[in-house]
Formats: sequence, structure tokens, C-alpha cells
Amino acid sequence: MPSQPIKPVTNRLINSFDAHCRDRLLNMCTLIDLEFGDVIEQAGDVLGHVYFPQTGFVSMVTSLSDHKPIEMYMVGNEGMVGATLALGVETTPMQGVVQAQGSAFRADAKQFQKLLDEAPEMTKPVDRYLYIIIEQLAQTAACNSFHEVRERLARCLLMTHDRVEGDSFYLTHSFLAGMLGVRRSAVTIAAGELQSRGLIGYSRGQIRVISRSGLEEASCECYSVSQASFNHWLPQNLDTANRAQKATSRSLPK
Amino acid sequence: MPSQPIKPVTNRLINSFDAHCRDRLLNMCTLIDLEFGDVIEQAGDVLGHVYFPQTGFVSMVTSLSDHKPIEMYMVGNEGMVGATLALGVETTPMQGVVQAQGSAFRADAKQFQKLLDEAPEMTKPVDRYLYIIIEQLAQTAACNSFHEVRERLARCLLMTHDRVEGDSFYLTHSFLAGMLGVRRSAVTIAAGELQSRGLIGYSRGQIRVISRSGLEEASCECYSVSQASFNHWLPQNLDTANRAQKATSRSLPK
DNA sequence: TTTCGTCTGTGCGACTGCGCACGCCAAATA
DNA sequence: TATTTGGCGTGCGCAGTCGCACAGACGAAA
Repeated sequence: MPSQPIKPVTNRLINSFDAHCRDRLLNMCTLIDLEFGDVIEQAGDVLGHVYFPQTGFVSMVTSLSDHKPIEMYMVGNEGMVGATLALGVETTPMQGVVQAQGSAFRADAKQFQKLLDEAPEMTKPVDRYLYIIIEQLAQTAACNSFHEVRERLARCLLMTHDRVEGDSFYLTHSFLAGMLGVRRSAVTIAAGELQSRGLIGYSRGQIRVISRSGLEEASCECYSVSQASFNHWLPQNLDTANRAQKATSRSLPK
Repeated sequence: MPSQPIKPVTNRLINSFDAHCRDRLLNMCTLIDLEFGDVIEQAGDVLGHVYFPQTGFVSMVTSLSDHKPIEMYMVGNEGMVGATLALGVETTPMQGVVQAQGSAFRADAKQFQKLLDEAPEMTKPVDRYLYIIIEQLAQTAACNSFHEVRERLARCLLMTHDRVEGDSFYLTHSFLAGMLGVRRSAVTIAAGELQSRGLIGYSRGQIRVISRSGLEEASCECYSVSQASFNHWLPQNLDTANRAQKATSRSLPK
């Protein structure tokens, strides 16, 4: 809520705006629920809203004909959906699908655009975020070409873990297969390996991260490259409890 | 044109600036040669210059450890190298390598940044170009995951053809393999198929496009998607002779 | 003309992932 | 309890690509 923030703002991008812009932005935002499976943005469409996730995350995907959509990058509380508005383009190049339920600040696209025009100092963090997106896309393109399913799965699980609360989240093998652009049984095999190594546990879509450090070893370099990029360009989260705990490598069961 | 235009400007991005910006930009530019193999930009480095190719083209690539660099997108006379400066970021996320010799207008990065700051109306075309790059990256990422070598090779040849003068260019199977992120002999086989279908001819690195229409059929959808993106956002070339001729599907030998 | 380096053609076994299909099991439904 | 639904494990043959290696072919230089 604009005037009286019910929750503290955990979105790192919003937190990188200066106080004045931050307030103006929050004043035009409503805090909405992100429901699993919601399509909040259709490739090629004119943007209606922009979103700043607080919890949960959105998966940005590209579709090719005769293929299922494949994930390009994730947007959690480190970023926003609809950043291309800062390029003066009102359409969006990708589809955005909610992969983990949560909440997000939502603003009207036109109002946000107006805010960007009126407060040029606000453009800078958004521009930097666009730069991050470009880095992510390049990393993903190369990763999809070279790395194997197991490594990519580990990366995907780590990035998901970073964007949700707690160590468990709902993602079936079938969904993961879609994100990675591989078939479902390839995920089953890869996940089975990670499980038998004691890195994760799962049952009927509930995945539990047991050993982050192990996952980091099993993952391709792309995870750490991405992390480095985020941490270089974005402020650390104010609410560091959850995240800092995760960042600490550990291997606690249950 | 600045004072005395030695050549007409064929760079579509420059041509999309208004006359005043265009003049200011050209005044700070020198026309330089792009030599095959030149690395004009190193991933992660601070940008020294920006480049607007007139002829020839630059390949933007990403490297992962233990793998050869793989191409993300090309920059010919439709774009520029160093557009991320418009995001207020002075480093660059990718490496730029000259793949076809030619010439380019080169400007000092700091001067260009200053020009952007002073002439906000100039930012718009550059921002639109950044949007194109994002579209390209997403297309490439998906294409690398799903499409086969033959289709991707055809796409690559078409995009190269669009960016060079004439119907012949120098690209060995080995180079193409690097760009596509596959092994050399996979290119030999794919190229052999295209040749036996009468679409291209080649010998010792000299590739000749015989049938564009045939190549377009052999290529994945990604080529036409990319083309549509460029044509939607950029003005047509003033010097339409060469390009218009190519755009016409045909199948003339020799 | 000979030599040499580079470009291209080809073949081999191996691996990874595909597409499909079947069966098992847990949870939700009735 | 009986049935359905959805998630997961597994196996099969097959496509494509990998990694490597070697041989031929061409062009430039000596």
C-alpha cells in the first residue's frame, strides 16, 4: 500500500531507486498476488503493467513454432517485468509466466513510463537491470548450446531457490523440462542423480534443496556468473535474513 | 552530412538519427577499416570506442570456459557495437570479432556517451536497437536449443549475406562451426547438403550464395523473425540497390 | 615443381537427448 | 472403498551430434 507499507519492500530494484522515486513508484503500485501459472505478459503485446516481485518469481520464456516455450531468465525480487519500457518500446519481446506464487508490486505501464520520463534519475537502475538481462540472455544462449541437462537443472534449481522463501518449492519434472527445453524423462533422470547424491529431495512436485553447496558443484559455471552479475549491479537485499542464510553453503536435511 | 562525406552513409542506425545528431556524430567519427579477425571489443572490458559498420560485419560472441566462443548476434550496417553505453554502462557483455572485412565509423566511447547525454533525442534509436538486440538474443537462445545444424547454418549464411556486398564471402567451415557452436565436420556435412541442393557453392572458404529463396526455405524460422524485427524498427537503407536486389528471391548461378 | 599449410570429405565409436509408451504410486475425488 | 488424476520411474529404438582421426584436394609460397 502506498502511504503505509504493510510489508517492507524486499524488491532489490525498487530499493535501488532513490527515496523520492521509490515513494512515487510505490504510490502508483498495488501489491498483487502472483498465482502459479499466471501469464502476466504476452510476447509481442503492448504492456499493460509492470511488475516488481516481492516474493515468488516469474519466468520469462520464448516460444518457437512446434516447440514448447523455453526459459530465458527469471525475474524474482531482484528485478522487474516490463523493463523494456525504459527503452521507449511499449511492447515486450517475451512471455512472462509465474513459476512460484508470491506477490508483486504492480504499476500501470503508462504511469510507469511517465514516471521514467519525469524522473530521469530513475532510469539508471532500470537501465542497469536491462544490462543484466542482456548478460543473462547471452549466458542462457551459450549454456543451452553447451551444457548438459544435469548441470542446467542444478543451475535452474539454484536460481529458483534464490527466489523463493524457504528450501522447498513446487516444480514438477514436467515444468522443469519445459523451462530447460528438454523432455520430461531427461529431467527425471537428472533429478534422480541429484537426489541419489543427496543434494535434493522431491516428491510429487515438491522439491527440497538439501545441499546448496553440492548443487553449486553440480551446476555449470553459469550459475555463479549470473550471481556475480546480480550482485555487482544490484544492492544487497535489506532483508538479508533469508537470503544470507541460503548463501551460506550447508547441507541440512529436512 | 558532416562537412565532406567521402562516402554516403549506409549505416541504417546512423540514418535513423535526425540530421543534427547525425552530423554531430559523424563529426566525431573516423572511418576505419574492419580487418577480418580483429577483436574490437573484449567481454567485460571498458569500452574504448563504438562502431557503426558501413560494410562488412562484426560477430558478437560469448565464451564459456572449456568451449569456443559462440555467436549471439551480428552487427552489420543495420546496427552498432557498443550500444550498451546508452544504458549508462561503460563495459560490454560480449566480445566483438570482425567476421567480414569492411569499414566502420568509429567514435570515442566517452565522446559518444557525452553526445547521448546532450542530445536525448539520439537515445531513442539506440534504445530501439537495444530492444532489437534483446530480441535477437532470445531468438538465438531458443534456436540454439531446438534447431538443427543445417537450419542454423542456412540462417547464418543468410544473415551474413545480408551484411556483405555481393554474393560471395569468406567463411571456412571451421569458422562457421565456431559461430554455431558445433564441430567442424558437422558444418561440412550440413554445407554439403546445401551445396548438393544447389543453394550454395563453396571452395576453400569462399562461399557463394546461389539461391536465396532456397536458403530461406532450408533455414529455420529464426531468420525471418530476425528480419522482421530489423525491418520493423529500422529505416530501410537509403542505398537500396544492393540490398533490394538480394531481398528479391532468386536463383541465379554464378 | 615441389612443398607445405589449410580447407574439406569421410568414417568410426560413443554419448546425449528424443519420442514414445507402459507401469507404478500417491493424492485427490466421490 | 473405488476411481481418477497427476507425478514419477523406466525402457526401447532412433536422430543428431560429438570427438577424433585420417586422407584427399587445393592454393600459396619457395
